[in-house]
Amino acid sequence: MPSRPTPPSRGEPPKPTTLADVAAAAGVAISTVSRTFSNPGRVNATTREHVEQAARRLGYRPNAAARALESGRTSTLGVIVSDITNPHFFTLIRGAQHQATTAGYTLLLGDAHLSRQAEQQVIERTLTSVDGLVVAASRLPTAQLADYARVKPIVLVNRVSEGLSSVVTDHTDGPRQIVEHLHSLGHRHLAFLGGPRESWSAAKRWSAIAASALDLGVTITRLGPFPAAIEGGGAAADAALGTRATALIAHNDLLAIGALRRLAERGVAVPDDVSVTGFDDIFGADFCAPPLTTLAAPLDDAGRQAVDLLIAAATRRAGPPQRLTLPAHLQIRGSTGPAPKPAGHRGSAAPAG
Amino acid sequence: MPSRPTPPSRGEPPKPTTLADVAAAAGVAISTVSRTFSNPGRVNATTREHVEQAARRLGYRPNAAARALESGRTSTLGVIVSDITNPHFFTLIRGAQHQATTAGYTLLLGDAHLSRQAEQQVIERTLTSVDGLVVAASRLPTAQLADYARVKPIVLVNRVSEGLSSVVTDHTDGPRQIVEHLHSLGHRHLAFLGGPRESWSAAKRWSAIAASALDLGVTITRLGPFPAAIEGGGAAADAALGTRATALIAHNDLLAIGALRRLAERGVAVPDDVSVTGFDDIFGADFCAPPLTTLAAPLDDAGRQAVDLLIAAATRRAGPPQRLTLPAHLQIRGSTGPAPKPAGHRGSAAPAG
DNA sequence: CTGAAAGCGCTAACAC
DNA sequence: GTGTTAGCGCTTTCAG
Repeated sequence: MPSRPTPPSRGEPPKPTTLADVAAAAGVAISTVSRTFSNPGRVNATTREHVEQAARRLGYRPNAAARALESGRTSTLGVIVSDITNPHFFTLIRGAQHQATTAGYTLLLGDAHLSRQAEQQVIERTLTSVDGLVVAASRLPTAQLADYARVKPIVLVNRVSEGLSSVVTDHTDGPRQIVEHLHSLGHRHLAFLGGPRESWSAAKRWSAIAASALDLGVTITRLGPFPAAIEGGGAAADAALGTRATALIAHNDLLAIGALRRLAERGVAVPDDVSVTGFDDIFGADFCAPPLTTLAAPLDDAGRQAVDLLIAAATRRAGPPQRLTLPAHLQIRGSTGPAPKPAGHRGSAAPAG
Repeated sequence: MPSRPTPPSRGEPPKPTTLADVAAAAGVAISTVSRTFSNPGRVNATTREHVEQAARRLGYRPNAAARALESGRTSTLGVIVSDITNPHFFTLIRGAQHQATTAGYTLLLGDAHLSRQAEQQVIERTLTSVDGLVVAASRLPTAQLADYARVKPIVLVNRVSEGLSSVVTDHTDGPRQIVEHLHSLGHRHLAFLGGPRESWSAAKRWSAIAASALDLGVTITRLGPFPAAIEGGGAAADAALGTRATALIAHNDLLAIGALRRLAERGVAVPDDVSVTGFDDIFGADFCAPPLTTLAAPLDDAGRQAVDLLIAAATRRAGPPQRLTLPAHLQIRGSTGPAPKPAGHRGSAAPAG
């Protein structure tokens, strides 16, 4: 019988049971009932038993707002993602959700809609309802983030900012691995399909890739910025076909998958004519056609760690900001292969040879 | 200068500005400040201006808990999904999130981890923190859901239950379309890859499909239940290959995609040897190999509608429960094709009526 | 070990 | 229009 919450008083307009009701029913003081729940050790076993029974009978459910008002703690954590449409963040949310639940917290979800202004709004709105905020891929200026962090603990994901805690997936070694992989396959001309201009990780990815390319002596063309969505991949692919590139490094998997699709439409074979790589290893990257070679980032881990950091910050007296970097690894699949022979069979798609 | 929230008192331990602080600074009563924010019409324009300025200067941010305690409304809506891992729910969440934001609500996210007990827990936990709950694919008994609905408005998604509002994607006509599609392609032996036992939609899908199969005179074998995840699809495909079925109807896209993958591993050509269909049209269904024929359900719409219903219920005095059915449509892609010619003598695939 | 009472920050009557 | 005041349900000293 797991469900016996309905009070005997069966009025249709629901008037929730309060601590006072339980106290009256059990014939004890309000404070005793309160203690029974928040500090069971401080109350006589028999009394507690009695109180608990009354509470159960009346279907008592503690009022979260009242508790939060008094204690200042909401047992709620916020997660703000820059684009809830992106499966990439879905993984993060899942990790955060799991860890939060485990630690007895509830998750509030916010979406910044890829807009700085929307991000600001949603943070403002949620800031007082939570004990802390995970902000993923923030596009807000450093100073503003710092301001918010003075109000409630904040942990950034895939963005680092002066004085704030952050969890990022590796953005130097990882990108390098992509370039090395391509280089070892014989590719000498690369194209980078760039992500959004305000994106911190987009900038980091590009600079790491550009540096690696320079080191290895391969040329690379930066294209874009493109919207980091499947639709963006089409334009990106078209743009890339206008270059000499034999391999496309997309800013993320969405873009890469979009590019894959567009290339197929145009009859360009992957990886025979062109190789394609992505970032993140999102859901679907392993079953698209061909499966995508991508820098797999442990985003669920990032979510978990961010929540851990956040809880630590919200619980203990604010320690120094932490910066975590999570390792990424290159997941090699079918979308990358040896570079095509230079003079050979690139089909009709290559304008300049 | 969008960021000037830090109070002049620059103590490291952040002590939030209250209504009283603003009132003192502006030289007015607390209630005037309160009205300035919650009922601007009731206050003199000059005064309001003055108050707003003071509030801005002090970085005032209304305390959500206090507001909720007094008013009884939290401006927060909860969404409980049965499995946050499933991209299908992600779409729902997105729709709900969008609509909630638009209406000035914040979203709380809960995950039931595919477990009845976990679902109960998360609902219990969130019930008092929200103005209402969207519960997707609930596995809880009807009576229990009804109990919860007495506490706060509840809208079910893809589950209907006596006396509760619900939004479901079509589960009779839609499944029938799948069977008809397959039948018209000449398939006469089908296999159904069943979803979880407690799932309401799993049951509905099966019964609609079984009925259609009967009507059309095609045989169908029910297999499973399988976990509604990609991993489940492997076992499901193997099981299906042990039958005479030339077409596989998976309970959902995850299962279907898993089956696709397993079939490829085993060298079974899709759709030449076997056709495969799914449900939902999740992210990835259009770029897997081959692209999946699936019954596309407007889950983001469902999320939006559910939130609308919820807000209506939470706002106006509880009207009668509403039941919405959203139309689904068959998205035909590459995973279905003509039935293979039988080895035996069963003649042509012409529909015999 | 238990009870009484003071608020947490805010809203909503109700006065002025 | 604006100020005063009484709680919302709970936690938490402080007495007993």
